[in-house]
Amino acid sequence: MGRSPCCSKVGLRRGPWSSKEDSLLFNFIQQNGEGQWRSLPKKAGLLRCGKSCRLRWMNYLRPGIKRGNISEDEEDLIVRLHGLLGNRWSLIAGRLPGRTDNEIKNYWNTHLLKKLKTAAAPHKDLPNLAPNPMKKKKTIQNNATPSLPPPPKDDDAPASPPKTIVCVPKPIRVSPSFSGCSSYDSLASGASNSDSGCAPEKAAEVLSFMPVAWPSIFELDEGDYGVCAADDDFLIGEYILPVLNHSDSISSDVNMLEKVYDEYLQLL
DNA sequence: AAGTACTTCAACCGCCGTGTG
DNA sequence: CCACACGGCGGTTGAAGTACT
Repeated sequence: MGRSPCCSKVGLRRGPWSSKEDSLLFNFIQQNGEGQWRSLPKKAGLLRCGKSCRLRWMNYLRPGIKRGNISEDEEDLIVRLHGLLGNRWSLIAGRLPGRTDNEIKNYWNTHLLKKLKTAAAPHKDLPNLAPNPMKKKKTIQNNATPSLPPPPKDDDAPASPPKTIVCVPKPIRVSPSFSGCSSYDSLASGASNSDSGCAPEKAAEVLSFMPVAWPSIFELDEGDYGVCAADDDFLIGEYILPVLNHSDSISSDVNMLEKVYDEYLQLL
């Protein structure tokens, strides 16, 4: 409809960002806010695709991004949430303030997958390591190099079904415009007596609807995280959802992680 | 010291749901 | 109602760094 086509990529820079580019992007967003990614590069004076700008901001430049040193508690939560949600990295990242979906995805693929495989070596009932069914199997690109496809993971596993029951969420796309229920409680209760297979879907919707911690967090003064009733909890309607505190004392509140996980289990 | 293998992670790719004209 | 752009997501890649021989 008269709109310009998506990034033509002609004359656009690719690869690692320079500090100058970072500075341009950061300053522009500081002044104008996020959004309008398509037109942002031009306005900011960047020779980058809008998608590339968004990615750089989300995964690197955004204030409050924590880098490296994923604590044992965070790791534990990632593993458990992955068991519930599968490869829904954005949802998982939403419960770990300061962590990006890309970082969690990388951490899972490089550290946790290896660790879990090692731990489960004698018995192959790994947690949900299956690919996300939401994604269609990627077709071979016409211009793809004839290299071998990625090595199949666990293809040598016996055909017998694993003993561990893994809850794989039904593949859906969720959006912030969700408004089917007026309260979190109603969602949860609705899920509790729903048909089998429905609950994870509800949970995914609920999770996506829950406030992602950092946008709110960083508007506050340092040390004061959360908007809420209790210091460490987010208030959603009548429901209080605990989230990880962004302070250095994360490890001091292990019980909070248990609470987070328990809440999700109740949803399912 | 040099070469090779392995690991990590930032960035890219392509698909999908939603909003809009 | 349709077609398209936009924003967002998960999967994958490959350069850079590190460990090993």
